[in-house]
Amino acid sequence: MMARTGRPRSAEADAAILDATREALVEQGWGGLTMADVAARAGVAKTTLYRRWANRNELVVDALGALFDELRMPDHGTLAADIEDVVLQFAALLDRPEVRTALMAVIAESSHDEGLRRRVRTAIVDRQKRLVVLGRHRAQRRGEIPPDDGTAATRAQVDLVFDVVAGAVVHRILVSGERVDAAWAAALSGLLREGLAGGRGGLGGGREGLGGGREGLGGGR
Amino acid sequence: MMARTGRPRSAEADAAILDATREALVEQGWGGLTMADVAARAGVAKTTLYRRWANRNELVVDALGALFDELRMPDHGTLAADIEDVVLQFAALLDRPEVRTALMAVIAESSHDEGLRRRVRTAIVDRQKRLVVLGRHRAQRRGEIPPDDGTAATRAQVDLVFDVVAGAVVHRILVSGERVDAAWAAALSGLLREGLAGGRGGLGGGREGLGGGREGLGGGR
Amino acid sequence: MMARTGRPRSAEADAAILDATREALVEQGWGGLTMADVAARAGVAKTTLYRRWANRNELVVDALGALFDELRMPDHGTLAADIEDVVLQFAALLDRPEVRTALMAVIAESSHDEGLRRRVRTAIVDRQKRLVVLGRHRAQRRGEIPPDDGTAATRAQVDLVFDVVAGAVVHRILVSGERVDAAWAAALSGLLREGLAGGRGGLGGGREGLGGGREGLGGGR
Amino acid sequence: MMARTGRPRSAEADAAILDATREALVEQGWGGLTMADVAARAGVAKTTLYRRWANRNELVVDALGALFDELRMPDHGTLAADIEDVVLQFAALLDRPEVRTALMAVIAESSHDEGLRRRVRTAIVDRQKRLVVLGRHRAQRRGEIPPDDGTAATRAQVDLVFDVVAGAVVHRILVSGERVDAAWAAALSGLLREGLAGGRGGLGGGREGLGGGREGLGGGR
DNA sequence: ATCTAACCGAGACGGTACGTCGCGTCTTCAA
DNA sequence: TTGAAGACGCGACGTACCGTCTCGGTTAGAT
Repeated sequence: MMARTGRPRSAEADAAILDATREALVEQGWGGLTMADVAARAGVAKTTLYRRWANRNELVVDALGALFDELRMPDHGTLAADIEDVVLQFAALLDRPEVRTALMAVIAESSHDEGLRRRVRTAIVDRQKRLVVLGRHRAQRRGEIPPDDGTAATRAQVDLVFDVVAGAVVHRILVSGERVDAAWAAALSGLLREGLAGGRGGLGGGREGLGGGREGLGGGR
Repeated sequence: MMARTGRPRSAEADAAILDATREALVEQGWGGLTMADVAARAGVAKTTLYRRWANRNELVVDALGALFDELRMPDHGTLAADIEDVVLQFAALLDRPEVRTALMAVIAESSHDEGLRRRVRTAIVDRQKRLVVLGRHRAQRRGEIPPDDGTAATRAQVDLVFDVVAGAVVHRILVSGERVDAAWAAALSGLLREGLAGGRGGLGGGREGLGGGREGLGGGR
Repeated sequence: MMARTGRPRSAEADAAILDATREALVEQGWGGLTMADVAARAGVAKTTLYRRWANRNELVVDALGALFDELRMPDHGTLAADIEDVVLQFAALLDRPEVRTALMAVIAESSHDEGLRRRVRTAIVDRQKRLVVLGRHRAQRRGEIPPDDGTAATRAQVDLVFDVVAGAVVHRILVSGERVDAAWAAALSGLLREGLAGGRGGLGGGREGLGGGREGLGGGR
Repeated sequence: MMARTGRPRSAEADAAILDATREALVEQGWGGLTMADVAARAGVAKTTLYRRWANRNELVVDALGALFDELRMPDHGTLAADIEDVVLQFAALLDRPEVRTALMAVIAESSHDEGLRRRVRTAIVDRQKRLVVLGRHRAQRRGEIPPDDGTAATRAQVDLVFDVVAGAVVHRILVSGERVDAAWAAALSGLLREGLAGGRGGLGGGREGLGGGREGLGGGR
């Protein structure tokens, strides 16, 4: 459909640029990130960057998005273990210096830029959310939580869980500035499962999960 | 301790500058915020800004901090109502355009700047955290939750609740880009109270609170 | 020797900047000369100025130097007429407002800046001095003054004449603040020719004073 | 005539400020001279400077003027010796770093500031010119040069000599950047005496060359 | 002896220009 | 057509001095 004439774009350049972007973020931070520096690190001209990304915000979103692509939803057999695993994965991601410094920055920038907001959503947010959805389905199949009833309440609960999990981890690491360890993950997981189960009424008592969570919490640090 | 000589700094200038900063944030956004523009709006020379703040990050932290100072912990008589009130207050704050555009930005910047991180903590984080501490004490006096036992677990729980509440609200508004209404606040409040009470066992049985919350959620939009 | 890559510098910009500099000097004077104003007049960005000149001193030296390039040594057939012509040319140059306001200023600045001093020398001083050398050669060919004997005294005399001519014109216009007209030029020319011819001996009359002077001069350094 | 009440100004402050100005000129040069630095060196507040001088130009003129006050016209018995003495005195003055850096600068500034021009004239120029007038009177009394005949030509000649002597010394030191030693002073003195004596006739042999020059001068508009 | 007006230091203030930096675009030449 | 190189217009940065303006406190002549 397009004219395929002329010299094709270098695929190596794309990868080198994204790598260079993350490398520069680690060393210089978001505020110190410059297109010229990224180009120099990638051994590429500034022109080449601008042929692929309109500005540094979009470049950084893509550079970060590639990292979020690595998140996986493993099946440990219990909802508790699955949640804790994802929380720790997410925390490990947020602990990387390039993510710490740039994630909130692009989100801030996106509040004034609708195009950027969409790019953030597809490259970052949706990649996290699918884990929540997947974990939920598995727990439903295992009978740990009731199946979707198709109501708005169901969708709302997915959103709430997502905001609670992602928000809590982000806030603890980036705002409170503290580490996420297994104990904290267990505590959050416990709070979530209790909170969700509690509202169901008679979903099967089982408080042992939270007990474990609180033990972990109590033993923390 | 200080030399009391020379012309004293103008207190009016301080207020005018902070007002101008918020005004400029609303109109121009974080990315468009300029020291020169702030100075012009405040009717003040640029140098006067730099005598008080080392850079725009610190200025913006103080300008935002003043808003977080307005948060109040009202006593509605029940933990549920108190939490929901605070969540809605916090959400209203995050809905202000100057906060939406700037809060995540300064947090991002603070990840590479220890001085800024401290300033964020004292001007913003601690001002929110005191609400959690205060609400907890009230609930304890009312017997809704057990008193502190002085263990690390207690402090850890305060931190967890803080990260969950603040993180969830921030994430919903700034990342998910959705509104926080009474129904969502009730759902979050319910999830929290169940999650916390659950592990305690017999903290007062009744789950009706969350029921109301879920009804609200279900009926939402 | 040089990399020939990249976009070449605009030659039009160079000319526009030098023109704008002179124009701004006329209107604003040396003290009111602003890099930003020059850039605006030249229709050029401030950075373009700084890519070519390190500071306004060097820029002004080049802008003035171009004017000194216009000085010409005409051949009127007699030394007297040649001197008077050059004196009047030089006076006309110093009467231009951009030269009046800026020449002494850059010379003053050059006393603390060796690089600037060199630039002043090549762009301004040497361009005047060649007129003295050329006029001297012509007068020698015409037999009006004796030929060079290759001694240091010869070179010293060139320097002396240069300092007397240039110094007197500069001083009259810039310090005394008076005009240089044909009469004054003739008087200076006469004083010079008498003064130089007198010392040559054989012209009649007491030479002891100058004799001592020339001996001293010859023995100088 | 004026109210003499209140605390009188400190005379020590005046001297300290002028000393500090010269000291700062030596160390920082004209371009690096700041009022705050002068005040600090003098142990005085900036306010105190501005109570006495309107701006740094006027301050510097006064600081330099005090040095020119030290010029003396000694009586060596011959015009030649008197001229050489004054030339060397003047050269020694121009060799002082504070004078080298500041004299041309204030003259340049004065080209756009009539008040400053007057101050330069009274504080600096006239103090040099009186030496020329005095030396001329002495030479006339000694019979070395004819007495004034009250014509414009006489005044013109004084001006010419002044411009030649002062201009040549200034130009050699500040523009050519070379030293003035006894040999050079003698050469300039010789050139001057020959040039002046030549045209008078009878002062020692035929001066037909200057005749043309003086006709030009006398006949000038 | 005490007014009291002018002085003084300190330093904040409104300005203006500085020289630098990064942006995103453009122009040139080579592959 | 892509790419490296680098000049370009633009606009904000943070700094440095300017000359003015409060401040509290001092000082010496007039009362």
